[in-house]
Amino acid sequence: MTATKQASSSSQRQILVTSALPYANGPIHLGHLVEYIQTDIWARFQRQRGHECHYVCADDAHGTPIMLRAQAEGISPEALIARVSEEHQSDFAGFNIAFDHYHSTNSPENEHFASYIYEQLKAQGHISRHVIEQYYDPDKAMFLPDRFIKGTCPKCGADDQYGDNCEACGATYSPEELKNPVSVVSGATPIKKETEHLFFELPHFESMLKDWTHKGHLQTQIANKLNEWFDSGLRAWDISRDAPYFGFQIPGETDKYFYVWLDAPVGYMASFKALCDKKGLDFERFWGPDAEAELYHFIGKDIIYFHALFWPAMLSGAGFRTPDAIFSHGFLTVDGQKMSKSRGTFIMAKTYLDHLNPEYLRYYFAAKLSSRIDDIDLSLADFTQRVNSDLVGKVVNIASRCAGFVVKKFDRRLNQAWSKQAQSLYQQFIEQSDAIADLYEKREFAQAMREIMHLADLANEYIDQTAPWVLAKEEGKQTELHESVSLGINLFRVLITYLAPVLPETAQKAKAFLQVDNLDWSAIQSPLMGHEIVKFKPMLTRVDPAQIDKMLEASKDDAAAQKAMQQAAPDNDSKSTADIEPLADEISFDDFAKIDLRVVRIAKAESVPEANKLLKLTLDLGQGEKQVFAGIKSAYDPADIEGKLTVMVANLKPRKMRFGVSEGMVLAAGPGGKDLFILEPDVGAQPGMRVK
RNA sequence: GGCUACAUAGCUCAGCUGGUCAGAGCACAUCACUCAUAAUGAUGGGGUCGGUGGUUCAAAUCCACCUGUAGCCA
Repeated sequence: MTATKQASSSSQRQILVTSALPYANGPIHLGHLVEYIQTDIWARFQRQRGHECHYVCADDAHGTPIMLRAQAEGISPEALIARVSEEHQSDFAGFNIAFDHYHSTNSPENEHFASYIYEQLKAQGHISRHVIEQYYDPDKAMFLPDRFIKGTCPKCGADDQYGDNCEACGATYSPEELKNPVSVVSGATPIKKETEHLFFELPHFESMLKDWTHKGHLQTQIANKLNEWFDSGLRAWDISRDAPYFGFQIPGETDKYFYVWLDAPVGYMASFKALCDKKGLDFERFWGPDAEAELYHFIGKDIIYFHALFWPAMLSGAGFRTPDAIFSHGFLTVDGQKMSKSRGTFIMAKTYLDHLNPEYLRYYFAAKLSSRIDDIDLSLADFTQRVNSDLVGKVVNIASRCAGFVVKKFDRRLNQAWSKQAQSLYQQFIEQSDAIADLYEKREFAQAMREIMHLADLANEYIDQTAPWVLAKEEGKQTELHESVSLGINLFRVLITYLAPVLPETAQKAKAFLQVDNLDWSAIQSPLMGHEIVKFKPMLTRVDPAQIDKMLEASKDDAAAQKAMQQAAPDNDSKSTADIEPLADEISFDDFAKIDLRVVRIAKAESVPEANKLLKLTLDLGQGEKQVFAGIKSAYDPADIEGKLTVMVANLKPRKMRFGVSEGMVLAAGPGGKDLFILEPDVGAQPGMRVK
């Protein structure tokens, strides 16, 4: 079990929490959100309890995939990560993730800390150098990460498998074992090449880590996992990558960069440093070797290795404090299965927000999350029923069914004094305060939600038993009526206070309805007496199952669009950069006359398997044929253009290409990728006619 | 392949160190109510706790093996 430094509840704690940094090469999806919602709930809870709690995050912006993606889009990596950062932040804002600061690992702060940590480690002899042999793409002149090599699985013979493991049989291996390796980047056959890499000597930290991992900083399931790693022996960690690489240059080296995973966790510090500069906080108090503030990292179980071994070792070696705890969570499945693009269950944050209220998902995740690392399932039918029943039917309904009486019969004012019975019920509600707080603290959100819903049941039972609608019709029952509905409103206030970390928007609306300044955890100790509220307006509407269907449909469309884009991507992805090209310099008629344009019939079109963008066309000029390699693979299927008429530059000097000689060009317009359009003459044109 | 975790009513899940532990919510059925965003309340049906062995006076709870699922193997 992990323990947090729970100081006595009266003293204010200083807490820094982080969520793992999302990678800047793709959009946020529902799977990511488990973590951000979990962290955000925890952080909001701490603030609601009156503690100082900072929540920082950043985009993880370095590495080969980002470099290559930027190339594919024809933009700089900086432009790519700037755009993705905006998208990420907008998604997070949509889900009410209240970061105190959101940074980037491609920032001066991060370069500073990454270099500093490296130099500290180096000075103390924790950095070593070894020559390793790695696959290299001779066309692109770059070393290839495992994920960028594909080939035939050495175990089961499945084709088109990644360099590190086989999706068909599940085998893991090194890229060297792969048969018929091919570079994903260029299609070339990679060659083995020696290179010197820098290593972080993790084994130097073995005793420190063994000690640290067994001091309650990790969940028991994780600590067990680490034992396994200790048993098999710690190995040095490869922390350098050769140019070209998008990242930070390693000080004192040429053409060597920090591996993205070296500077990614450093991003936690960098982001917090930026927050310190913004708000005047004391960085040392949170990161210094004797820091008293608490530090927690929320992560997914897939990156435990980096956070529970490398990170504490790096920090300790460089003279910083180590985290108080690493909180790992499981993965998200949808309807019991991995998120699937074809089923539409690979749902992007933005797609969700287009159709559904973020409060629903926050509640549903809360209702499923525990302190353990088990995967959680988003069952869409369950989601609908649960949210509607718990939130709308039970909780918000309490306010709704009492408010009318308070407004109409008592001029919006709650009553002044309670009977023994009323006091006792209210007491029962606030007595749960510590227990529920404890569950939040321990990240047992699911259990907390159950406790809160149990209270909501009690509130509804009370209303049912006192039956204000009956009292309202009887003479002389004004006092009882007033108490019943006033207590109901107060019980609602307690419930929404307990739920506020989970439902920030609804809590805001509840504040307006209740006319209170805050929903601090301790405020419910004093009930609202003689207090004025306002007319009830719905704070949360029911989940409409039709919206879920629409969302799934939209997700399928997203997936299809994305797939199409990826196919088009290898060389040129145009997207919104369809700016109109400025006109070229003037030419004379003679210049134009030099170009012999001819109408041709595409006699044959074949895909060039080794090329990403080329189709091999055999063109009929009416007076013989010419062979042309055209870069239109991303936009056209060979079968679709065979037989079509088009226009070619017939007198272009033949050019030798890797796949053969190209004897001209066909004319096509468009920015590239899927947006390429070959020219077609009007009906009647014949192959061989000159275009003048 | 090695290792780790998980497998309890139709659905989503509680069940800590073995002895009212066979439960909750939702869904479903019947009844009641009509204040409320057709919300709420009462009652009820439903599971041989993945399978097979074992330890024990006693196992959903411990052990072994098997099956299925997920993940990790830097």
